[in-house]
Amino acid sequence: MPARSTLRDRRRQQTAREIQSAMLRLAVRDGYEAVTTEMIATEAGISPRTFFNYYPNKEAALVGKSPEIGPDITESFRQGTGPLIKALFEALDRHLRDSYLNRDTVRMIDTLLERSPELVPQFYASLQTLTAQLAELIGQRQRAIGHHDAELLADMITHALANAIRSWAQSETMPETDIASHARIQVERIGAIISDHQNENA
Amino acid sequence: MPARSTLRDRRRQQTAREIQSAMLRLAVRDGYEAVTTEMIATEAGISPRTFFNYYPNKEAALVGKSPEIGPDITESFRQGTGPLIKALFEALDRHLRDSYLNRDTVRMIDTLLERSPELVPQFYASLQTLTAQLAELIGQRQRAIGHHDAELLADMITHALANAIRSWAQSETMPETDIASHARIQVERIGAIISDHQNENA
DNA sequence: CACAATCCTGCACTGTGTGCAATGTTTGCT
DNA sequence: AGCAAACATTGCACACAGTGCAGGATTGTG
Repeated sequence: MPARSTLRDRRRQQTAREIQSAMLRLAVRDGYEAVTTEMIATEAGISPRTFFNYYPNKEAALVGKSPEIGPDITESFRQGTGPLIKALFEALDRHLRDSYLNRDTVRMIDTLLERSPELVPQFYASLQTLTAQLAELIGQRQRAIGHHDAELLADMITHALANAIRSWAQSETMPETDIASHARIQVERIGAIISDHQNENA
Repeated sequence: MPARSTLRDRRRQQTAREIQSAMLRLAVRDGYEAVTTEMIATEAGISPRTFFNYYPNKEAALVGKSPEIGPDITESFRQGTGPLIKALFEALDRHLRDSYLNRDTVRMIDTLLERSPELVPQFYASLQTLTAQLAELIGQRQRAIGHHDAELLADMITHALANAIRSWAQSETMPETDIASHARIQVERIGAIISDHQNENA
């Protein structure tokens, strides 16, 4: 559902970003723990109650709203027939070009994750919807892959993608279009490490 | 530090298990959300305040205290020289034999995770110490593997291990000693899926 | 303009989690 | 056994997270 462009919807999105931005600014300045919902509300110019109309909890405001993979992309993925991994990362590449990322935002998130490592698992948890979507896609395309395997693979790919986005944000020169292939290369390195073992083991 | 067998330490462990057990019983009965710390305290026969002397939050009480990999195991892992994956799972196998698991406890956790999928990421987050330990081991043994890659691989292995433990708990017949190899097989399947792609891609 | 839908906000309330200080138990030591 | 230090349990007060409800303000529609 690509935001109907009514005034109301635009304002809603704007406020959502405003809140996230306020959250990030405060958390970078004072540390995540020290930020209260009241502070965020004040900084974003809304009432404390309204904060929870936009995000279910403090942590969700950090990550912001991450858009789902559009139906056009999922559709062409389902109908494709090449190698699975290749197709997956092509879909992710298209997805990333759609949902445009803000380097500064990612950088602030990155700073926070380095400063408060206990947030890292929480952060990955917030990517659960993407993981679930990927797992479903994998399962639909290759029935031979079991449910648990699809989830594990999807989870791994999501992590690799997050890593790639983080290094993109840190780099001045890396173009946005390289993110997916970065992630793919990492996944393939892991695959190689696992399979190396099998060779030596024979 | 393997629990000095003083009275104090034994009681502490006993109470910790008591609390976890109370938590699980209540959560299975009423649903995780509906359980309050006060209910847990009453059920476990302690004061509400004491609950937080044992677990930092409600969620931690679900999983209980999971022991770290002992220094004897990590030491012999570091000094080994065979294929990485094989050695990792051998270490995990030894670890599992040490820390003995309770089928009923795992089953209750499993029930909860099925009933409240939003707990799943939280649950994996609680395995973070194991993941971090594995990542460190991987990095120490094979310097060629980058930091991010080690973490990703460790994360994957932890998930696979959790999956294996869950299917062990569900099965009546599967012996505890098969858990590690189950996990290993899943990891190798994933590795094969990734590498399959590379072959076809050439 | 009028009416409906949606949004913002204040208020009251439940529950989580922490700091502190008092009181009780265990432990190691002599 | 007896004593002092270490540690455990608890109650109390408190700050903050998050929810339900009901009002008033804004915005979209005809």
